[in-house]
Amino acid sequence: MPTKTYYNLPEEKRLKVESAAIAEFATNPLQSASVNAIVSEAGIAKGSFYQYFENIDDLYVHILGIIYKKKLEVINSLPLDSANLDTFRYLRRVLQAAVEFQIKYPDFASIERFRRMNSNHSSSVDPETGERISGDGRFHAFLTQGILHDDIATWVDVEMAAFILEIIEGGIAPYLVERIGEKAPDIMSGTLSAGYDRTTQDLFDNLMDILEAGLARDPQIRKDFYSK
Amino acid sequence: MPTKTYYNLPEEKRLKVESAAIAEFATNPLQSASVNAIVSEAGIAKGSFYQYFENIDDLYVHILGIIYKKKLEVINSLPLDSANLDTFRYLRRVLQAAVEFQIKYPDFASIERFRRMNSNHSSSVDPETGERISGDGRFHAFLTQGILHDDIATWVDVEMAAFILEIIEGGIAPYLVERIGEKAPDIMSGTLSAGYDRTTQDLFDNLMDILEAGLARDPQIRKDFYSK
DNA sequence: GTACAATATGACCGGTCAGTCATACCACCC
DNA sequence: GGGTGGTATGACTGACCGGTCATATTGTAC
Repeated sequence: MPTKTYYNLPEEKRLKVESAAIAEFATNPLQSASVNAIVSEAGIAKGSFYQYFENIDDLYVHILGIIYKKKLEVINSLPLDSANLDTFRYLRRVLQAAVEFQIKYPDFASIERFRRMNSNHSSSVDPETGERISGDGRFHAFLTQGILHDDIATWVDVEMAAFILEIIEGGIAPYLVERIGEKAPDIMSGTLSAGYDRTTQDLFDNLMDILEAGLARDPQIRKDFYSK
Repeated sequence: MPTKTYYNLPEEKRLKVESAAIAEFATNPLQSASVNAIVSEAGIAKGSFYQYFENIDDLYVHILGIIYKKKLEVINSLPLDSANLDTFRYLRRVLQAAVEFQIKYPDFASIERFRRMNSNHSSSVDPETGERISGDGRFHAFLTQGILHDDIATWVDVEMAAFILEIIEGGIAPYLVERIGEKAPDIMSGTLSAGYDRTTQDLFDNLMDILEAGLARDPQIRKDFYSK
């Protein structure tokens, strides 16, 4: 963790260091990120850096903490239409948060992407339950709840489906943002935060239709199912 | 491309260089791969390296070519049940090839994974048609054909669905192999190549059921749809 | 043998890297 | 003035990097 000296710094200086670090980590994986680049970008001496942080890893986890806070902010800023979201509304919300995060903080999203690639284990086994969990287990819990609530088909292999949702969540945001950027550049500019325009909503609807059709216990009859 | 000198080398020496390179590229992204590590692992002098290759990128694309050949081999080694596979059988085949490749050549799979992360564009726009294509466009063509054949629902956003299949293909293999390794270690050992055991087939069935339900025009009634 | 071309070699060069440390600076108190 | 503790600095070290090149070795033809 950063030293007491670092927290004694005037905020302006701290922010300069942090934004230099963010720029570096967003363009280089931790492995090839450079302390020299950060200090020169931040306008501080190299010796100062080592008075603030033990090493570059120390700074890295500090930045990860900042990212985590911002991510919670984004999730909580999304409109919550009802206290108890049904299963697929919840999923939509999660994916929407990922897109929102990508738009608002592309550097943070990039850092997270680098982090995902470096953590090479695709899944791990929970020592208590013996269950195989992907990522942080959010989707695993989501699917288990969904089955209990009769929203998710019982035959779905929860562990695998959780993994699939995990990688979709990780990969879909930059893609959707790229497409949104084409059709609705006004959204990208910043002010229009939570509410997406029609084009964007259509894209989201399509994604959710695919996911819901794939996972739901009682998928709605398809739009063109009998209307061919 | 490698020099004439390189191709004049005795095969044994060439293989030693290549396997050293493969080991290096499988554990480091190109950006941080080390010529020194390769030459010391291969037991050749640094000067020799630069008589064989222009630089490390040159060697890298040479290795990519080897990987590409092996991949075609794997795909063609899969049993082809019928000349004209229907849409979802074809998809299953593609995913199965990815798993097979991961088992047989994990280093190659790792190199490809590094390559995917480095190519940061999630999709590109075809200058001729104006269509947005993900990856090499295989899935895009697959989905388009599927719609023509009445196998894929017409409402599916082809570009987005292609992207999703792309990232599933890229991510699912290590995960499935991890799970296969638990239940059926005999498959991993090598000899049992194309035919998977029951556990593995069940996993695959589940994956295909999810994908088919999500994308198909006329998904089969779910196993538990009316039998609750 | 000699001559010539192909190949092999590792010391060396300029550069970047993370991390250190003696020194300097500065604010505050006496 | 002097003393003290916190902070800032950048030259320096040793290691590694990609790439070069003069020299040595080997193969081949005569």
